[in-house]
Amino acid sequence: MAEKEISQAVISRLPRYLRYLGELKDEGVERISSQELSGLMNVTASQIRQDFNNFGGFGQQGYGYNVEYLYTEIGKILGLDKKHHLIIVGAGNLGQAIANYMNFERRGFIFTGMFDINPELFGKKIRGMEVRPMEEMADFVKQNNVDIAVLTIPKGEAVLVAAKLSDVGIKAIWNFAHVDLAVPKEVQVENVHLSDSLMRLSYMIERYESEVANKE
Amino acid sequence: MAEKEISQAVISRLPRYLRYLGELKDEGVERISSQELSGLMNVTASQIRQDFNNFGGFGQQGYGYNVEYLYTEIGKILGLDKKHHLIIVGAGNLGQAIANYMNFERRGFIFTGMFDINPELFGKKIRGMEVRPMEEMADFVKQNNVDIAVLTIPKGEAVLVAAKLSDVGIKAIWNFAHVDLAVPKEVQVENVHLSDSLMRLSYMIERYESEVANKE
DNA sequence: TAGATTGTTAATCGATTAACAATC
DNA sequence: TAGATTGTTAATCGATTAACAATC
Repeated sequence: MAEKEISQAVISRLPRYLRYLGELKDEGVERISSQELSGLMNVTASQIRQDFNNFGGFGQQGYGYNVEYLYTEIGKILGLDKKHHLIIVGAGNLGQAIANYMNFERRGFIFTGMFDINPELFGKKIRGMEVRPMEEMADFVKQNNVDIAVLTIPKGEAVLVAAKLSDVGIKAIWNFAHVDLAVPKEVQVENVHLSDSLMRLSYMIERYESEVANKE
Repeated sequence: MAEKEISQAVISRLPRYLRYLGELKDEGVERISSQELSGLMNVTASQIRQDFNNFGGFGQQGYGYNVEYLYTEIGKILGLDKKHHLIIVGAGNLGQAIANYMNFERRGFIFTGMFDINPELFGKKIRGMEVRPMEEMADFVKQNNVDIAVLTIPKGEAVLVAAKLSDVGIKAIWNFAHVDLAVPKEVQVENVHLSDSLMRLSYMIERYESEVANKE
């Protein structure tokens, strides 16, 4: 089947739809129209219908969308019905926080291992998972069919580690290092550049204040 | 001066420009053309020139852009030349990691206080800053001219805390809670929804694998 | 002056919104 | 059947890319 390419903009909205639908589901809501969801989420009903129709019809004329069904289908689109083995590379503050904070199992991600270069951390248990030496990472990925590596290490190391992970067949890298990774196209990369995000916030403050100043 | 509205797309690219320019600056590069930067960053030269020209001419025909000057100007646009007082609300794993991991001072953000509801954490020092009881937050914000609050608390509390922060005049919220905050328009919000990001990664894996499967 | 490269206008492309026929 | 609401086409809007005149 010749799939039409789904735009990045649409994909970025899917997790938010999922969140709202999950809440509606928990509240026991059975069906919802694009109009109602529009009011709730502050996006146009038209966009909602266009977005969902990228993946085929999930709704029914005159009725709307079944919340439970829509929730399940969007989950499938996002691959949340699949199990993914995941390791965290870098057991510092951020790595530990991610391990403890993310509800990996809830979304089908199986926390499988944790690695660091610092010998003081070896054997330490983070969320029940002992920290292993970095040298063991490559073999571990191969032997345990690890799909995803979370990179919570400094940017210098990140480039090298990403290359090594690519070599041993990692499928995807969730990159918290402040650097653009160059990996083969078969390795998917999602960046979380926290400082970029904070700068955007700083910009918003700046802009708002200059707007107010100009109005006077 | 009637400022033209700058698009969100442009703003989102500024921190990345800043990062590359910072690196060039550190390497001692004095000038760069849109063409060279294009090769480095993997965006079109045309887009680079359009982006910069939103803010007036930073370059010079026949020469290109002065790296140091451009770096400084983009920093100013992002408001990084201003000092911002910042508190972290929620001293759990994520809050502590953010406190330790982010180089706040480097970008003009002054880490001023940390709050939690858990009495066991009161007085504990995180990056030299003692954790204070949540009840003190509102007065603290007022007395210390706090500009930014980082929300690293569960989503139920986040909504209430955001409302309280808005009441006492916070300028901006860096929101790590998995919920959309409803705050007055004078309060800027930047969301970091980590689980959304991980879902996008999951989607990319899914899509790549189905592409490969379809090719066979 | 000649060459290089910006600033800026025009063309293209893509995403969002509006409208409405199809249909439950 | 009548009313509601989707699925989908068309219109609009905005962002990106191409082209080139201006100018250092």
